[in-house]
Amino acid sequence: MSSPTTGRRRGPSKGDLRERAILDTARELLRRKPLAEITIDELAGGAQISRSSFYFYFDSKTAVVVALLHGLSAEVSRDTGPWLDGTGPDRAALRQSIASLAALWRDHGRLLTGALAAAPGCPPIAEWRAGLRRGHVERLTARIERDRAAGLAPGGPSARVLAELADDLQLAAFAGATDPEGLVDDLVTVELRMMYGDLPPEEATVGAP
Amino acid sequence: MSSPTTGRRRGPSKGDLRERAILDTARELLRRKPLAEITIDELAGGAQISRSSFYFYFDSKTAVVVALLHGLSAEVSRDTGPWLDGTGPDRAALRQSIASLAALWRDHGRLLTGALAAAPGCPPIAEWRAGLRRGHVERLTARIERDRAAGLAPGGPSARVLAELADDLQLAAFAGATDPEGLVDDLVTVELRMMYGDLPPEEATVGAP
DNA sequence: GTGTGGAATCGACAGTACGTCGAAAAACTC
DNA sequence: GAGTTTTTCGACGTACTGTCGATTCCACAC
Repeated sequence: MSSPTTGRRRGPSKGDLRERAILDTARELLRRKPLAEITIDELAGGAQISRSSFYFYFDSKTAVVVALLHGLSAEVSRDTGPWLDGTGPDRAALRQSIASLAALWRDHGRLLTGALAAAPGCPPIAEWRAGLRRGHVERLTARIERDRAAGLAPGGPSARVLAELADDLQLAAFAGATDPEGLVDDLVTVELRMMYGDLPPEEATVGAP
Repeated sequence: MSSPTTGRRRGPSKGDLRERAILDTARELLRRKPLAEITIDELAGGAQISRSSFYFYFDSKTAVVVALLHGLSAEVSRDTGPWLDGTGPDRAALRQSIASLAALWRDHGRLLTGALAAAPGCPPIAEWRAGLRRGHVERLTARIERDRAAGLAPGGPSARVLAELADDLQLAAFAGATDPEGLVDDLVTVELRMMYGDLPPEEATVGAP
């Protein structure tokens, strides 16, 4: 799918451009209508090719979606790092992690909503989601266990289940929200409560007195 | 769509029977495959009528789904009553409320998953969901406010947001679960924490010592 | 410049599902 | 058993999807 014949650099091939054009068109259309209402005709049209030419670049609409989706994964796992790799009820770190998720939903809500709706009955998308979730759950599980071992968090549900519920909650909260960003602080509070129980607001930050 | 011409009772008309047959077929098929894979042909076939006859009874597959969905609403709001109308961290009542939801997901998971996935872009289904949610959120909001006024629950996020997050969490948790029933106790714990913060296990029941 | 092979493009076709219409058959009323 | 209403169906038109083979484009070799 990529570039030069020799070591010498040359611009992206015509095909590479078309491929990008399709992706761009998809992003563009998603700004205006839900994923389910986007047709391959439109994708092709937006990239100035016929519908059948579309299939030269992607196997199906799903393939396009997956491509878009993969562009987001990196960002997510980067911004959640500080929180997931940290220790204790670090409100600031959690806030940053959740805020970045909120931004993601703000910018790509239609894509995410559509993809998630299509996931059952669409293996590649389901896999993408499963991978992301697995990553989050595993790191969060480990974090909870660290905190418990250090006496920083109370017992209760198994760390894994707790992590899964936290993941579920984030997803559902943003999927339904009209204003993801407005939800961030409350989500942070709730998630901290889920894991640590009720904390006096003073302790709910990095350095406790 | 229903029965007798005079006050005199008469068995359900042929049409009523067909209508039921379609609904039954839908339930039957949902036991085997996801909603999205069920076609109107199959629904009609199961009820022994041609595809075009199907449209005499329902406007679309969506209409069938909505009919099935409405059959569930009553059950839900009944079983959640004791908890929603009660006061304080009443673990038993919450458990019953959530356990009944779990049973619902166990018995009708495919229907619910499919319906929820179809909701964006399917007004009637979206409305059903919205109605159920509104009911739950409003009652729970009122409950939280009661508890706060009585000094039984800590402050934090607005009662409404908290209620919305609780609703989101229930949905997402069960939607993803392979074994809804196994999740009940942990969900109860987490939800109590969301609303009341960390409670010593002894107090987490009706009569505190 | 010519030719040659892969990259890229397209029209035509076949398939599936949806929803509508008007004509007919069945069931019921009087 | 004529008249109505309920129920049924086949035929049709539409909107997508995905595939095939034929064709054109284009970079490079000679």
